[in-house]
Amino acid sequence: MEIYFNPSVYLDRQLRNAASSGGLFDDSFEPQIRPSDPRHGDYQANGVLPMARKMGLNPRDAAAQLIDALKKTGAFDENLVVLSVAGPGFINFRFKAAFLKQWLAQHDSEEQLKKAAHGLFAQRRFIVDFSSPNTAKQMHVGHIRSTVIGESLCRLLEFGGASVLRDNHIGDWGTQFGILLWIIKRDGFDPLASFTDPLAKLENLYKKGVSLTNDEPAFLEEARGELVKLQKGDEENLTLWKSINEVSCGAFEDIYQRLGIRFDVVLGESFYRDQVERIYRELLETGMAEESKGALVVFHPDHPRFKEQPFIIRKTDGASNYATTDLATILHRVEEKKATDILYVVDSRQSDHFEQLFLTARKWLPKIGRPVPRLQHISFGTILGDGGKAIRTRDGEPVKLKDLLDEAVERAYAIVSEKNPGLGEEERRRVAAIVGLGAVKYADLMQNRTSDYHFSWSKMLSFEGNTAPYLLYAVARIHSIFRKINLRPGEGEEMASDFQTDVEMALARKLVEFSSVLEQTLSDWRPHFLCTYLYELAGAFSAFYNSDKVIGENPPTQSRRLVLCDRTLLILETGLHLLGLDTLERM
RNA sequence: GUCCCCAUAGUUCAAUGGAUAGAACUGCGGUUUCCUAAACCGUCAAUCUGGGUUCGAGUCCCGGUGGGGGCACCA
Repeated sequence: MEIYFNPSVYLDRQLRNAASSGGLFDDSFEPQIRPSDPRHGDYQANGVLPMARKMGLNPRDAAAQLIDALKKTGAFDENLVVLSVAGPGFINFRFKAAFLKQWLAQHDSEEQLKKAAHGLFAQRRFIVDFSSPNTAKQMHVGHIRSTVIGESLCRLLEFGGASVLRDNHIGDWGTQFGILLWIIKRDGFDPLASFTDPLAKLENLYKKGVSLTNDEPAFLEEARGELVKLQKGDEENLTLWKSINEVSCGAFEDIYQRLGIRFDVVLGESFYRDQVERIYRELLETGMAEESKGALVVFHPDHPRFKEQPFIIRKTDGASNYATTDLATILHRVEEKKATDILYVVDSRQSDHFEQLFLTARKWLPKIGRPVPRLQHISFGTILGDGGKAIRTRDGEPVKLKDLLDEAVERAYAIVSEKNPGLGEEERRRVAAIVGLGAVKYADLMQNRTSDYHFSWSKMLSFEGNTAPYLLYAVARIHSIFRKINLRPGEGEEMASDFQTDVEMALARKLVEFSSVLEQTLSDWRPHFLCTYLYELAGAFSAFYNSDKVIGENPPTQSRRLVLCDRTLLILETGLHLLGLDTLERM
């Protein structure tokens, strides 16, 4: 029998085959293969129950017959897998030690795993739209989730064989530039002059501008004038605007570099500003857009809510808005980038906007003879601080992302210094950066993205529970084992016997589960499935490490335990890298 | 007003319609001449409420209560 990367694919195929060749069920049979609670087996088939019900058969009898049919096909080697009927009519599949050993032999490197996973998204070209800060403002906590989740999804997609384009759709063309240009000119500020933190200075200047224009209508008029001049292509304002964006992107880049993120494309809203006329024209020509209350809008008569709630693509004052640029962006991604899939990693509060955007695009693109990509809003909840309210500083300002990352690293440094004073200063700094930044990323990813979550320094930096430090520690311990016996991971496996102890078996089973988890994570774009799994894997390893000695056992035993150490290391590191975390050899 | 999301142990979170609802923290009780105790093991403890669908519901449907968010020109 063949050993598949994802055994459920094989099980599904064999069950369908046996059901039809045995004349038991027709083509409507869905095996419903699921990973099992380890108490029952490795996988289970749930599909016999509804099928038996439908055909008026006793479910347990039907399951037993299906198992007989399966055995007749010769698809299952009894030395590798045990089949049984259980409960009301489930079929359980339990892998024996020889199966686990063989699976682990076949999947012994990151390249192997990636190759095995490659079919998930082969031939698809994804554009992932994430992070998307506004220029002239510093990045703040509100950007963490999009940035961290977006990067992880990109890595997961690439692992699954997709072609991925990371696109940072920055907000570089908003109405904020009126006030900003006005106050800059008034105060004689040069964004490109050297300051320690020019973006922070710009932001303060903007706040001053807002406050002044709020108090004095004449100032507001002047600011509006600056915006109009910018939009009409005024030389001086354009130059200033460009330098503001340059400074902003430089500051963003610092943060992305710390987080290990690199974008393929940074095209802000300004890039699409000369394409809005085409959008107006085409939506009018195709009969989708209409004038309403002075604005150009799209209604969706077929939709209960959006038949009356307009999608505004041109404001009363004639200006475009983000609906317009988002439509232009889709067009560009389809025409120029040949996207088959576009993911928007954006706050759930914008779900109405995306629903309207997608509805509009799905009608409009076919009318102009363009393919319609799969469009998905990968939404996420809010990060909550004390009192269950969105996290803020004491003065009610959003927490700066830079400050947050600095604090994470500082806190990690203090902990590392305390726990492992033997490490040199330089190494402690390096460890602190990986642990601190990893903790912030992991705390975000381990939550179901659609729910809000409570931000807690002590929890994310704890070594207890589902945290980055716990996982990184497990990785470091495994490296330590190999250092101790002067072998590199992957070496010393030649003498391996079959797994025997309960903890060995449990760990080996957990390792094989990786393939199912990867698929589950990608099926709904939810990295927390992978996090939960990695945490369970690290737990299974710790239990094994605690009860079964690796070094110094007889050669076949040490050898097979080294296999478990190496594959645990491999999957923990692969998994953490897919989440966007760096790993350590010692900490 | 209307629409969307949420409600699971004292707390923070899990659970693609499937078997006895899993963890972590907290509490209580253990484990170290031994590969990093930054660890491991045990134990107490939960599906907001009322109906319905289903062989099977934390999960799906309808009503209620409580919380968060969106809803005409900011993104």
